[in-house]
Amino acid sequence: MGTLTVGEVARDSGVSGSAVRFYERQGLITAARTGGNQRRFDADAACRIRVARVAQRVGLTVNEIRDLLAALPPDPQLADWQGLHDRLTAEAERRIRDLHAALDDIGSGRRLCDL
Amino acid sequence: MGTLTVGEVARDSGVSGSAVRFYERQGLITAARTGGNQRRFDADAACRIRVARVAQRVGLTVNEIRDLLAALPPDPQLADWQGLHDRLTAEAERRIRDLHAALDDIGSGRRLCDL
DNA sequence: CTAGGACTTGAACTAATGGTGAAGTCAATG
DNA sequence: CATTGACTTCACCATTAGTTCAAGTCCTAG
Repeated sequence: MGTLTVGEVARDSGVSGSAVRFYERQGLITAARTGGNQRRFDADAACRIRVARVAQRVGLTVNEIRDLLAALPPDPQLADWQGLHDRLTAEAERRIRDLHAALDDIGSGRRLCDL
Repeated sequence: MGTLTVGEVARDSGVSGSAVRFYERQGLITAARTGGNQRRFDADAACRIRVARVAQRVGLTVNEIRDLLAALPPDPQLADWQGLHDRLTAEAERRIRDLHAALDDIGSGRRLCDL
């Protein structure tokens, strides 16, 4: 139904109010509006934001996180969160593989430079 | 002594001429000047740029790469390049550890969110 | 010696990233 | 009904890594 204000979601998720509004603009979270045009969020908003913060640590941009969270239906079930978890894990592992590939290039037979 | 022009270094390193000038401005490479004020680079310039590109893949910013390359003396020996290699490797591994830590947080007992 | 391609500078511009701040409006309480 | 804190929008900020432009200079091959 949407009962939480920007400030409450900010507190619950640990980000600033301006960040909450930013995330809504970017489509990471959605809000209903009061008669006076104020945002009202569902309980899962803070939750989505916490996921978004983890995703940022993994290296995803806000745009990529929007796409990731788009897979999450309204009123998500455990399996939905699990799916997100799996995607994030896969992404982190992909990035780890990329770094290993860079390491391989660095350490491969040919030197960084042949002086 | 410095015999290579911007264009030659660009060709040898695989970046654009404007990027070569940018890297010099940022202190990743240094250049001598002709009487007519044109840049002349040593043979290791392209080499440093190739190192810089690998460092970018590892996730270093140009500023960080400047600091990294600052450790490289003029006319570097094999051991100097080896030192760079080690530092880059350490940095990549640090980033891999950070990703693993994020993975641990994702997968740890507490769910992404407790719905 | 001259033509023209490669070079010079500095500033403006691009494009993405992740927000913040100012000025003004709303809403709940005493 | 007035205060005060939370809310609104939109413009703006700072960083990152360059690119582009104009107007002019250099240098090398013929």
